[in-house]
Amino acid sequence: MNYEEAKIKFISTWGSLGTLWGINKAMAQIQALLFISTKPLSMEEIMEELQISRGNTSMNLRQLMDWGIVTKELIPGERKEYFTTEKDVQELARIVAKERSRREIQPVIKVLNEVSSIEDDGTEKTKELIKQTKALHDLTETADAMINKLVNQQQNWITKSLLKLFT
Amino acid sequence: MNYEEAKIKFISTWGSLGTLWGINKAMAQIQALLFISTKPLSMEEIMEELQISRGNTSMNLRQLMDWGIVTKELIPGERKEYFTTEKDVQELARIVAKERSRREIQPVIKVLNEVSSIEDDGTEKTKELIKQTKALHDLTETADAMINKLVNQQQNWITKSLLKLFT
DNA sequence: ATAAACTTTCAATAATTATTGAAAGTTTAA
DNA sequence: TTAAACTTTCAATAATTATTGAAAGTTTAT
Repeated sequence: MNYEEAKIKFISTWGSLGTLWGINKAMAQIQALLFISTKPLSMEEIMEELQISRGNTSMNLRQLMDWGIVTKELIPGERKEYFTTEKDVQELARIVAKERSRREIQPVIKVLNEVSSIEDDGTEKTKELIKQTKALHDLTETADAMINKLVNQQQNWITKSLLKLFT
Repeated sequence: MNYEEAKIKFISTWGSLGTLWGINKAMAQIQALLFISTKPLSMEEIMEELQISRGNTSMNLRQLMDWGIVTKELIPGERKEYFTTEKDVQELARIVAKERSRREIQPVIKVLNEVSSIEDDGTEKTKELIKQTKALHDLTETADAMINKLVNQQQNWITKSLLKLFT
């Protein structure tokens, strides 16, 4: 496998993994391209490399910036805008975990809390609904808290010890 | 909010959360319905409650069984098949984490490993590709391992201590 | 062996989501 | 202030994914 093949394989794999971290294919591919680029890229260059339209590129870059994963780079003397992505994988993971928590997990926790707090009318089905949604609520909240904590700490002594424990 | 309202809210919320754990809406809704049901349900009952077609119900039940989340229950004297879901949230999380790892994460780890193992031709762009995909590979592998380990342990002393540490 | 009761399959269709491309908008240089 | 260089927006279209429903398949009872 040479450089070009490897690059294409990486971008397309990372693109299809997008769903796993809650973003769409084009977004993930743009991020992947920037992630292995040795310099900031212009919209033109991104369009060219990924064979996608100007509109698509513009919208997805905007979303990546909303997520805080990509930033504009102003190159002196250049009219065009250039883009870079966060290059540190730990930081990337931190941002993604935080955003997904805020966008998707927190709203669900809220609903689970509401549902599990309905008045117990004494019927079996109500008891079951309350019991099960409460269990889901607690699980979701705990998982969310753990992921955020883990991902937030820098590679400090706790994380290091945990890695040893769990590997 | 009364029982019916709460039930509908729970099912639809859990349904739209489906994407987060990698399954589609109908699948997630069927699972949600079974999760709060006090008894096994027939295909007929599921179709009726969720207002979905027989074909859709059949296919999604099949998928849930493939995942190992739902099982057929044979009720003596009954011709119909009845379905139940795993009711323990910890066990549910274990199954989901394991399946997603197998279906999605492992294949990505494999590709990242291949890509990061290409021959270093000495150019800057190849060096960057290798460096960055290697970092992603290590991150993904570590995260996958941790999630599986965490979710696999029963609520034993380690998990309990961790929860205290991280909450 | 037949038929009723039930489940699965799958081509057709609908719903959703992503993408395009060109017009409108913005910024900068002269 | 004008025009060139560039970016954004968004209605139209394409691609993808989910859903239907009816025919085919299976199982069980008689």
